[in-house]
Amino acid sequence: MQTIQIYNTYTRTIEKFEPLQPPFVGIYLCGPTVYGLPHLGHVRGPVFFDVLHRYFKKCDYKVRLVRNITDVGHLVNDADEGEDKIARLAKIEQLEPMEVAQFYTNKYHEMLNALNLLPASIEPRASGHIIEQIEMIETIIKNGYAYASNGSVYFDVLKYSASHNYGKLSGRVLEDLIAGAGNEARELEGQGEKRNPNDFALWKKAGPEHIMQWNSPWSRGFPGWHIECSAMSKKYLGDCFDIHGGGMDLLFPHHESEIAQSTACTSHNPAKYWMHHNMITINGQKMAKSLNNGISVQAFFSGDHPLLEKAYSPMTLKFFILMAHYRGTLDFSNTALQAAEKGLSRLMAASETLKTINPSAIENGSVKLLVDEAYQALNDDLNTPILISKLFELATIINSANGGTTAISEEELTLLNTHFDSLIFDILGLKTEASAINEKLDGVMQMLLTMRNEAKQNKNFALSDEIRNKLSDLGFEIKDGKEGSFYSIL
RNA sequence: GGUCGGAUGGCCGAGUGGCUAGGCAAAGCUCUGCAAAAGCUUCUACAGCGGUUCGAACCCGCUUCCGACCUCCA
Repeated sequence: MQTIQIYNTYTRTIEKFEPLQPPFVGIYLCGPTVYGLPHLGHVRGPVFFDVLHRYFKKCDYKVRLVRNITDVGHLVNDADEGEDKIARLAKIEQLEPMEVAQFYTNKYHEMLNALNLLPASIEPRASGHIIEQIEMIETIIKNGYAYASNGSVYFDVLKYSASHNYGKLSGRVLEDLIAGAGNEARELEGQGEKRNPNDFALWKKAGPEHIMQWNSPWSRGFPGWHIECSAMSKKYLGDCFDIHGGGMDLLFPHHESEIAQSTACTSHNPAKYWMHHNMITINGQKMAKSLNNGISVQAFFSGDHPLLEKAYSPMTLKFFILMAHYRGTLDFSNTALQAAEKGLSRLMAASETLKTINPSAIENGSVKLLVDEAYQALNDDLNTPILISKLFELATIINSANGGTTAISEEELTLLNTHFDSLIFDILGLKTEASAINEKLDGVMQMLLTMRNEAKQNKNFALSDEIRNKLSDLGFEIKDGKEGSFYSIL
């Protein structure tokens, strides 16, 4: 079995990955709040954690991946007086809240499918786990770390801090939080109900304007911002599980508060490893709904956005994301996307070429090392850019062998056949996008290529060029190789 | 204001105290009726200023610039 090292945000070090109960691996990912179309930024987490998921499976771990759907909505922290996002949209659009949530959940799933991501083992909805959340809040109150106030329940951060380190994950010091300049501008609703401004809500009493509300021991209301993840991860993965993941922007307060809630409830940090991916930026700034600079995934695939020079395919997007390391920011640009698009097609072409290679008595000498290095890159905190660079180097060898400028031994060919496609398709989760071509179309294309070659044999270049040009206009590219002619769809 | 993270060749993006990242773009060559594809070759960078070192883009210090988080965020 491979030794995988991953960066643990909690300890800020690279650590050897050792499951709590091998071969089982429990992963909890913070999923989307379904109140809007997924934009480019929403893609990075699912894409990265899918590689992790796939690699673990490849290493024969039994993975349970839980990714929640937040359909209760988070409180809106502006003039909406704490009204919840989904409820607000519902009123505007005159729909049932659940209808809105379902609509955007479906959109989210469409995106995941387009990107060829493995489905989650469990995809729990916050609205379906109100009872679990209430039970957890009751335990936290019983343990003395939360208090009810005017129908709402707040987590007592000061009390918790007396015996625990609130702020360890996000690298914050409570005194700084209290003194933080940011707090001055934030006059939150219900601030007067709290013992301390840093206390956060576990349960909020609902006003009549809230469409989504539930009964609880404290009031008719709705759960707080962080408790859903704690309650659902606990229910499906236990008090302690292996990996908790999400975007870096969730570090504080979301994950910090999750740790506090779970610890107050079960006396354990819920996760052994905390993994956070960085943001996708646009012109150097985070892409976020609040900044209004997001490009929806839908628009990205159709090219229908002023910032897009063309449409990009789902696999191009995925490859673009994987060409950068997950802990660094990744800046959106058309030139970078187009570079990824071309690189990807080169890799895919090499995968096709590999099928036609015949082994030689002489060995190339680099294949085994490159394959080893590819896995080492994965083991080194999922370094997909290095992995991809190794794949490109292997692609060069495959192409050279095909062109006769290098040789590949039987043994090396076996190695390539075992690992090259496996890395591309099984672990990175890429797929060929030309699969839309059905067999009938392929038959027609082969016929046209044959006719064109006959014309070429007869030196009827006018006809052969006409065939090629017309096909080119229709979006087919013709390539003449040593083994005959091929086509690809542009 | 506090905390943290960045600054790499035309572009995107890895990485490491001394040895080619990789992709895209560009140029030349091979192949070829032409083109494309493919192959080969070329292009050698690490914000600035000091310091440590035989040697630093990589370690340390300072400076400049950029970004993230500080109770909406993937």
